[in-house]
Amino acid sequence: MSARIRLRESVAVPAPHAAAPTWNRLPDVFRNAGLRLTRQRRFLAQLLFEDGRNRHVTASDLAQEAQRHGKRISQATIYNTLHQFVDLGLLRQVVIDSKATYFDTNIGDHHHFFYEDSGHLEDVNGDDIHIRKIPSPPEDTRIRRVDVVIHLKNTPAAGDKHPD
Amino acid sequence: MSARIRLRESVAVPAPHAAAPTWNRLPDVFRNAGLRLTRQRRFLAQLLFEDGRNRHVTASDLAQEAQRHGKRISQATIYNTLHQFVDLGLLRQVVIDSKATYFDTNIGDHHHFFYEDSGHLEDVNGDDIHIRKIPSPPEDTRIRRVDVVIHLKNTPAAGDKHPD
DNA sequence: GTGTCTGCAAATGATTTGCATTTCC
DNA sequence: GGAAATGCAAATCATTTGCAGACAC
Repeated sequence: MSARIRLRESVAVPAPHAAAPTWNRLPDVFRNAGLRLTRQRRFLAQLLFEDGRNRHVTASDLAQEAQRHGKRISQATIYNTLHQFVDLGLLRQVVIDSKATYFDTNIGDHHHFFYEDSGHLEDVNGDDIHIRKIPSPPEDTRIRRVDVVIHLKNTPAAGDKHPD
Repeated sequence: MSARIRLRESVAVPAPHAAAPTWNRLPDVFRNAGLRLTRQRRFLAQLLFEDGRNRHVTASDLAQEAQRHGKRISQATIYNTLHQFVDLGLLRQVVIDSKATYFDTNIGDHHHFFYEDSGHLEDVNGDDIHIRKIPSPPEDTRIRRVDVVIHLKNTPAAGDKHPD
């Protein structure tokens, strides 16, 4: 299974995960999971986590980025690796639009702004949204997580052509 | 390339507070949008809205349902029609999993429980969730809507039923 | 060495598109 | 009649899969 972020009644999950950057825990996480630290996995992890930046990447974004760095990694491996990272709790998968699945390096408590006009995704700090009064789930189930997506639309400002 | 989007001419998006059931307003909504009330559109609308029930259907669900009623409607028409209904504000599109896009006949204020184990989707009354302190969106944008999806996982109970 | 990975290329599956034909107003 | 809608089949596109060869341990 995996370590899970658990939302309480009011979203105030401390989770100062900054204490242990993903990049540093990587070898351990892999070892513990019994996964080999292959060249490809290490390289993709480097692209994703080394700088500690919060990123939203699609599989093809990542493939292109790898190529830009001179490495060619197959689609299959890209997908395998991304999903492994998700399973290991190193990435969070975000699906908003049936056209694109994003992988988010921010695994802390947060939500998203989704710009409908551009398809762009942006983090919203979890502390900036408070959810209260979450209905109790049916018995035999437990809350895995709560996703909040705030859909934004450009305001048709004075003399503005249709956005994209 | 030419126009990326075909026939999406939604003129007047109906008021958020639909006083009358969708099924009753249908002729007006279509007329106002300048859309023809074709056999297929009327039939699909009937399947979706006539009984006033809240439903979550996929495109293929709807196609199968149509067939069960003895009508064969092409995929293209199913998709065109569903998207028109969304554009007209008669349906709400819900994307949770990259595998399935649901069309929700409930256009009121509400959110969703998503049963990860079964892929089932269930409405949660909007009143049952309170979101406070929504961060203000960037200028030039406005909040279109806020989607909240509560992901549920079956609890591996001590050998019993597994909800589906 | 050997069981895991990777890469390739073909398979999948949902959705879209081009275009000829039919239908609605 | 003529624009708009439908149906079909082929085209996309992201993602997955099967499998032979390559690599980590």
